Amino acid sequence: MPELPEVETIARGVDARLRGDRVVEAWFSGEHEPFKTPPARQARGLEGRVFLGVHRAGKHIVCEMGPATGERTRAEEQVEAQWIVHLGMTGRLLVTTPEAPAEKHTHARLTLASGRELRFVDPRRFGRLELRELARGESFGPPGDEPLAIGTEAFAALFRGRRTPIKAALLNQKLLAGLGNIYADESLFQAGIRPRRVAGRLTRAELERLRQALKKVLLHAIRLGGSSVSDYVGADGERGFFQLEHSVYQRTGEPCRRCGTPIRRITIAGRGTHYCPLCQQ
DNA sequence: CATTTCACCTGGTGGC
DNA sequence: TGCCACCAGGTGAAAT
Repeated sequence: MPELPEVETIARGVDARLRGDRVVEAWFSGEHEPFKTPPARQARGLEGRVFLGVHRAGKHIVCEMGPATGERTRAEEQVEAQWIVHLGMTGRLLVTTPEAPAEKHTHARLTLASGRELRFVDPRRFGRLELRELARGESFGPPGDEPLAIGTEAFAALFRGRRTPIKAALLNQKLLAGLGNIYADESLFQAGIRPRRVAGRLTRAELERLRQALKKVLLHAIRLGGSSVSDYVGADGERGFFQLEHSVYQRTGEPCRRCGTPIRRITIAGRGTHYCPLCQQ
């Protein structure tokens, strides 16, 4: 399940591989629609353009596209469009040779000037592909704040007056961008906060503990993933990634690593939620 | 508006 | 071995 650390790792991997490469031809499958922009328009917009840089914004992989030929002015002024990839649950980006057999559920193939291909594979089709043409100097980003960048005051302000469980609030991408089910559960454990607690009722100390826990857990996961990037840029990052170190996620009934109490599983906002009833009050 | 629920998808799992 | 109900969860639309 690609969340912030996985998407960060994948975006870095794509950037390292594709920066400077040019799209010669773009192919999109017509079946169903994992597209926010019509396939024909995406293909037209991508062909001939160069990957100027790739970065992560929330759970989105943002590819900055620019002209193949052009004056070498400042890079940001060359950005003409953003190709935005959301991996959903099962999306993967693969850098392959053109000869490599196409996997089932391949929805996009970009032929590159370097002779390679960038492929988007997504069995469940929760992923989304979008092309945004930009006015000069314009830039788009998803609405939520970045958990790794937000400060104490702004973080506390996000939850003020909220009557939803803190777990649900953490999953709300309009508040914080990039958190999913795994890291929400892990961070709440790390901070010692019960997932059902009403977000607006958390104390300042608890909120700060949560903010720090988020940073710690996310940075740790990025460190693990960042060291194992390969040509196969997968939804899970590389195998293992972070799952070996989960404290509560999908450990229902198993002993808490801190106190031994069996981990409990409940449902919040329709999502499986795991916590330690003793460590998290 | 804030909040909750549900549909969208396929592959993997476990029961029989 | 096969069949099938069920679960996983990111997101956005619909319902409350």
